Amino acid sequence: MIDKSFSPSAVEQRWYQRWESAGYFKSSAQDARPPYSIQLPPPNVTGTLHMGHAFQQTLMDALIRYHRMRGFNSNWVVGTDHAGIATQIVVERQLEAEGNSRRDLGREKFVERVWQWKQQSGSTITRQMRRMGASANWEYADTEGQKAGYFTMDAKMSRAVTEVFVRLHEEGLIYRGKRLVNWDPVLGTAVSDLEVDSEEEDGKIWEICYPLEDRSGFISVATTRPETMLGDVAVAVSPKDERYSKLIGKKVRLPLTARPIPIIADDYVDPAFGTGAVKITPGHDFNDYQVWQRHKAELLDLFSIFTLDAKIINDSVAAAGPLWQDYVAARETGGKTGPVGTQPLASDLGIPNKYFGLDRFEARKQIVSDLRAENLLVSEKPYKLRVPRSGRTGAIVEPMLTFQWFVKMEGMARDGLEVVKRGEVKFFPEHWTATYNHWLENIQDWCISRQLWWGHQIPAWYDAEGNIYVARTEEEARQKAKGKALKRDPDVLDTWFSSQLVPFSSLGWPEKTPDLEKFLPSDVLVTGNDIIFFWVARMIMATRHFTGKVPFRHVYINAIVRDAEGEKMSKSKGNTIDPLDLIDGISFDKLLEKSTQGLLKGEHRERIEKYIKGHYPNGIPAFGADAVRFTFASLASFSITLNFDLGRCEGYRNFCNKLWNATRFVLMNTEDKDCGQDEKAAVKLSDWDRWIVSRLQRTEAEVAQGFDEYRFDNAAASLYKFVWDEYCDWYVEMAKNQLTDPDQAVQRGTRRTLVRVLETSLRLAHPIIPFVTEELWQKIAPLAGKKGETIMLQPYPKSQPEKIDEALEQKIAVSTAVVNAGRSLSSEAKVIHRNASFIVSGEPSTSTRAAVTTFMRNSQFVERLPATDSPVKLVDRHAVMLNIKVDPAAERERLSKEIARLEAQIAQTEGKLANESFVAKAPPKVVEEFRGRLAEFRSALGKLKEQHEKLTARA
RNA sequence: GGGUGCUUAGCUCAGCGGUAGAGCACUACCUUCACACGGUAGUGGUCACAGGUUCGAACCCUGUAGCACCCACCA
Repeated sequence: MIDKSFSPSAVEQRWYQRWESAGYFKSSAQDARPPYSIQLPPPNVTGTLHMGHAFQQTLMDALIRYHRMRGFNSNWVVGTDHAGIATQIVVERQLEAEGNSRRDLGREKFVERVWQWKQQSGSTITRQMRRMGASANWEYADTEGQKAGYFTMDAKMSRAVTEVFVRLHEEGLIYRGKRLVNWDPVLGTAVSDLEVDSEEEDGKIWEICYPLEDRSGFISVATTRPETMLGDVAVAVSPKDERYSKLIGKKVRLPLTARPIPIIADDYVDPAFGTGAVKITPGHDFNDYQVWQRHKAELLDLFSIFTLDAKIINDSVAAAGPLWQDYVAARETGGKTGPVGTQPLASDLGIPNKYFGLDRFEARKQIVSDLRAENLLVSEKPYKLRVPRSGRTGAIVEPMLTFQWFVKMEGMARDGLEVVKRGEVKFFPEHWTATYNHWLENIQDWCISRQLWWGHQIPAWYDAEGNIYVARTEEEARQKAKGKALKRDPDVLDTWFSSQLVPFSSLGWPEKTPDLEKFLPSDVLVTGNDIIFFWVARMIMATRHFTGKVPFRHVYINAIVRDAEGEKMSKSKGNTIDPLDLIDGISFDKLLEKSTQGLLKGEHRERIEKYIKGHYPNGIPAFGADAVRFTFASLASFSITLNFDLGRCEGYRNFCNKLWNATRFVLMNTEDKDCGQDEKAAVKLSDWDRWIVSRLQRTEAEVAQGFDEYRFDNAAASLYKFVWDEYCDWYVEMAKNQLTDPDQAVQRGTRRTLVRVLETSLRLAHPIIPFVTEELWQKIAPLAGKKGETIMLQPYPKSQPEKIDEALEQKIAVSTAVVNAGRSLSSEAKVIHRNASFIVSGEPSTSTRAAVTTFMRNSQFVERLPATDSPVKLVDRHAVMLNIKVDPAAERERLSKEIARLEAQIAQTEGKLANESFVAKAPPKVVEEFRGRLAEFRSALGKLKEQHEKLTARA
């Protein structure tokens, strides 16, 4: 016999290992069954599992298990991502803690060090995924033999990256150019538009006076970044602005530098804003850059006033960073086309020595103060502005003029829009299509080069003249360069450049593999809305471009997991939940320790402590993976956020235990007994037996619909309701009675139904709660005449509509209603139900008779109720009387209440039916429904009134 | 500035044109032989607000308010 309650931990570990070692998760292109595949959004290889992962992986695993059981060749392609910036930062911090830096180490040693870290921590997240029960194809595309799927930097995946880069370059879709890009001065790298978040912050706006060169007056400009004035090349005004029309073409003397710059007219300027005059700094502002492009004939060439770590340039900038070293070298050799091109000296630009080497914010202070001293500062006002910050470091992004590699997006974007428009790729929920479309319609070229060390190094080489050779190997580049000395581009590719290839690179591309043929496109991508641009759109474009296929047919955008109050989960709030803590449980002390360790700011500690004391005064109990999964499924509607409620998790843990105990009951009553496996043995099935089978078919249909529509909440709710409310609450109770029937055929039929329905329910629930269902199925299956090593590979229950019996369900509904009436009566009369005796009138059906015998032990059926004062409830054709002496006054009052309620309902329904337009215009079926309802109400009212009058007469 | 989503019981959420639902919490009763991680019965809602369409609106339309998120170059 199984334990009295379900304890998940032992069961989970045991089964997962068995499943994996038995190879149940594997899949092969040779398998002739129809394919069903899902690509896992590859998590950061050195990361740990968070609630978002746990959530989407639960859904993916449920889908994979569901389809596997339905006979699909299911392939959950998994892998991990090298996560360039994120991983490099982590290792740099480690070095920092050791008093080292990556520059001290040098590139080669640093990259070695990152690999070490990857080997050391790389298995954490995949181990955690296994704890969630992920039936992923771990050995697939696993060239490193680590049973973690592919790794985006392994040899095979890297080969595809190089191939794609070279081909795009050959097609003219990748180019190198000196552009203004978003620059993270802390990391010293370019980042893409998407990696910049701008938040509104409190800042200041200054109005600065620029004197006209001819001393005839001045023009004042407004700026939020006065330090950039050193890089001004013009002042722009609106061509429509009459105030300034006379000044256009004149020159002003740029304060602090004495450099003359022209006043130009450009539509970009809004005359109504600020002073109507804008300083133009094309080297450090994207708008100004565009203005410059329109006027470049009359302006200075582009230049930078900041070093790459955002300090004011000086005349020997060699110390500032590698790109500048290249620049200096180029300048010294007289080269005009070196890696960063030409750049005037700081002194040529009139930048005073005193600013050399000042950090941009220091420079700002100094410049404002100097302007004030010179009486050129008109005003300084508080101002709210949007500050662009690097998503990774939080550093304020500096638009910086650098050489970078770009991908031309326009053509691929058009195609990406087309395939979605044609419905070849569909979003669930559908409204995400708009987000996707909007981005692609306004797409910019993608800056793919990063000045980092961890990542795929760009396959481009330069000769001394600055000619570029893009090639698959250095060998190939050398051939192209005809023996010239070459230096490889030191930059690496944006991580997303490799992730976008995953749908086909993981399947063996550029080889023409059977896998590509079989598993591309995959069936559904399950991912967060935050990476629709970063990843989803780019996968669609890249996969289309290189394979002509879409990467996946469906995109299910999962909700963002929040805490129970709907707050974003963040370490500093202390409201993050580790999915593993939900599975295993954690004590209050440990949770507190875990949440407050490694904090940077002491001030958060108090807040976190308060949060944890408030929310988890007793820590978190161990819910087990199944409960966590069921919770995720139950909350997975199409809403944009998912507020994770521990209360619900507890409820679903209870559900797992309920299932466990239902099985326990069934085992107690069926093991070593005749369960009707022998089809020839006589079997009598009651209405209740046939009813639960009918309900099961409905449930099967509902669950299938839930999965098909990605409405996991509906699938879960349906399962919950069936198992708890129908099987346990009604059928099992009825079965108890049937099992005492002297007729062996009845007993046999009951046992068979108990076992078969339970066995089917376990299979039905398996995709969502794999562990408990496996454990229980092993016990129940033999009794149902099923054999198999695992529930995982059993056929999934399919609804048989012919077994749905509508009439029977209605009949049973009357039976349950009679029982419920009895329960209400005893409860209202404060009589302990099992001691209560009832009198039931109306010819009972066999199912009602059985139900009454089971649930209302001391009952008798009569033709007419006795004329007593006892409380009565009406159900269909039945009247249920609680056979007790009762205070007639109290009973009168109770009846009056019911009468009043009925009368109100009658009035409402009558009103409706009296409405001519309702009767005329509403569908006849609806009208009939209301008429029927009214008749029922009236008949019930009549009986109640009769009862009431009897009481009144006797009073 | 543009866009998307949300606002339903104390809490977390379903329902999206025909008598307001679930889980949790709460109240009362029940240690009954599968389960107290249980059973039974209850309490609790002018479905954000205002108009409109309709025989009928939580559900469709318009507007308002609040919340959340995304996009955008106003110095």
